[in-house]
Amino acid sequence: MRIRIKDIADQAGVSVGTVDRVIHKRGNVSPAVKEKVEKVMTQLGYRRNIIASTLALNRTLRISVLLFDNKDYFWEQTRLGIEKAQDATHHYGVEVSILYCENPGDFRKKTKQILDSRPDAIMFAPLYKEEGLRFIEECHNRSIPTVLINTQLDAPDTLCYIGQDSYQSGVVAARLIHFGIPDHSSALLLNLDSSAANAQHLMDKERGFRDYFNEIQSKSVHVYAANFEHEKSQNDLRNFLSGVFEAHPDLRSIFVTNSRAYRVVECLKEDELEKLFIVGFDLIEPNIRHLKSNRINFLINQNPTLQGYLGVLNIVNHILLKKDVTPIQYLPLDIVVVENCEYYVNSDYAFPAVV
Amino acid sequence: MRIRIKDIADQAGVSVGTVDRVIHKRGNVSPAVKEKVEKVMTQLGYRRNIIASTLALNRTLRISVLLFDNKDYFWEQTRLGIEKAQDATHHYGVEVSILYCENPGDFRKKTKQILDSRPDAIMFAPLYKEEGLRFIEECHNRSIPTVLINTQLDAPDTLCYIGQDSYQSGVVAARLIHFGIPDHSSALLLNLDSSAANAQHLMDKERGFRDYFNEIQSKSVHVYAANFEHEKSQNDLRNFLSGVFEAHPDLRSIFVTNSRAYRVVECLKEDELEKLFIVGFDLIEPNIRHLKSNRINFLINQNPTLQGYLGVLNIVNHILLKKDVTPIQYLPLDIVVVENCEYYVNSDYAFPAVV
DNA sequence: TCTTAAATTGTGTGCGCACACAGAAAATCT
DNA sequence: AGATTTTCTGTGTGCGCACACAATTTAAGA
Repeated sequence: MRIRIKDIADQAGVSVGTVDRVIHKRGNVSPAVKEKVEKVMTQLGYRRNIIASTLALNRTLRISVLLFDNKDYFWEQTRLGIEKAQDATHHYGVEVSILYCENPGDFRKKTKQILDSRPDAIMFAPLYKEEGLRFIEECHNRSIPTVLINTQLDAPDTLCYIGQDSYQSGVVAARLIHFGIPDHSSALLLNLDSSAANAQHLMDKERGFRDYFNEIQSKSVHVYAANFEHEKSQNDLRNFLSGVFEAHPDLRSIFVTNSRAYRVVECLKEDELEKLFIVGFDLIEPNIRHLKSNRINFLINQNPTLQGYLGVLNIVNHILLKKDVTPIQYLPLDIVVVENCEYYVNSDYAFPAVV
Repeated sequence: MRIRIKDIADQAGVSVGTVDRVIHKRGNVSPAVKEKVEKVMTQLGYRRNIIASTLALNRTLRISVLLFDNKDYFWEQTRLGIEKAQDATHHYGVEVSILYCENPGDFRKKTKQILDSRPDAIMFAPLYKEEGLRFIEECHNRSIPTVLINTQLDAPDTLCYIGQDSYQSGVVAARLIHFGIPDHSSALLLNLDSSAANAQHLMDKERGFRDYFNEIQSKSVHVYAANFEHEKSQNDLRNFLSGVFEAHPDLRSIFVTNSRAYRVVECLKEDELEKLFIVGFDLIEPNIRHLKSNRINFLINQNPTLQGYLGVLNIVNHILLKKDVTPIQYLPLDIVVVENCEYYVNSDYAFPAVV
């Protein structure tokens, strides 16, 4: 039998109102009675009935989310996860509104807009370090709980971070490449299409990647890092890589630090690709295609959908259910090859409908 | 604003009772009114409030689970997942009772016991094919929904299967071994400690493993399969393997089809291990230890915790929330190396507390 | 047409909890 | 001691829904 407040009240010889006061620490209870009630509560093993509690509270929870560039597949998947969470928590009165931004200036504008709408909680990816930290501070000043996804910042005033350990994802990439290339060859770490300067997680990945090769004894691998900017065309990329090949004839692998590995594959010739061991991120369509045709060797899954999903759920957990939230929640670094790819792409399993 | 039954009733010019009858298809509603109500419902986008609904129903859900050998780590983890689910659905009135069995005879005894207790739903792993199928039929006759975990059977009369695609896990294992061994060497597939004859999933793994090597062109690998029985000691295993090494001097890898890979490692000498590429299952303590010291090369994670967790949640979804349940839910085939191991071991992320 | 049965519709109560408010008891002040 | 404040405790209502039961309308029978 489930224990109700009424049961405790009867057992303790008081009314439900008094028990209620004890549970919610509303005060106005004499010490003796308080103690008695608490004793009975632990004795009977009382657990708040979240169902009834939620119904009675009858409150809504407005969550604001700030994402990036809505045409990008990665953020599209994140949005999907958020929608699944929204769907799953609909009956808790959760309302999620999503804004998108494209650059630091836009970021500042949208964050202001979000603050003006006075949401109950906020979730975003602090791709821009400076702006992100400032936004976090603003939220904290207004006591709005904040969840970070995708990019980890050293900010104590947040509810939690949900995403990968970027440093370790660089280590895993290095480990996989270590598998596939000969001794005394070299590896290219490529930041493709992103303003790497301000992106903390890319720097962490590079650190992890380099550290791995520095620490192993069994093989000697030279690591080169390079950035290639957004605006350039496939032809530019081709020429750029040709330059790298010439400068480093012993190059046997490329680690693309984001989801753009397909761009590398698509600008090279077959005979060039055959010699190259390529590791990238994210199960987006072109990447999977090249994985299946063996041009990309490994992909690391960043679980964008799960990031979005868990972000929302953690907010609900914290605010509505008053549960403790783990401050740092590292998602797994899934190693994906052709043979296990499908199970990550169709990963509905991760999102139980009951909520 | 959330739409309530009352809103629909007002809009359609009827009482809440009538709307209720339409929603639950209780009949006794004139066709004209029924149509009108349904129209208003879709118009306003009505969604049943699960919170209020659950509270009003005030029913309990008794789930019986049958697991194996409670000292085994794998089933221990499964139990953990079940407990997490139980915890998460406590307020829905879910009560889970777990029984353990050790052999086919015991299985039959325990299933009888379960049926006698008339549970609302049943979950178990049909390790014994014959007995499993018979149990499923019994459940079906009594219209008790049944969830299978871990071992997939071709049984249409079940609610769903949750676990890995065993065939494909054999394929992935082969792929990983393919990575690590030279041309014209051979691989041993080892069924350790289990009565492989009656275990469907072990046969599927073997099929996948063999198929992979049969289909690839780039390398020629000979596959040997062997069973080694439960009762034997480490010394027996040592002698057995020595025999295999003599018979197949070109042996370069061992695929242990269950969680006992550590037993192989622990009975061999360093110089023997150095030549061997070992792939096994499950993130149990001894396996992880050998993975970290490079004696085991890859582990495949079977997600026992998630199996247990999702099994219970799917039952709740089906019975209490009346949601559609996916009949086959394959969990991912996580490829685990030292560098990404930790994130799978501490995978609380997969179990959102909100439910 | 009136009676009775059948079909259809409306009303009331409880699920367990949160919270506002009413009420009782104790403490403080004239 | 009586009046007043302060502290403490009990009661009632609503959250949205499910379901039993009452009330009404319609159809069928005499």
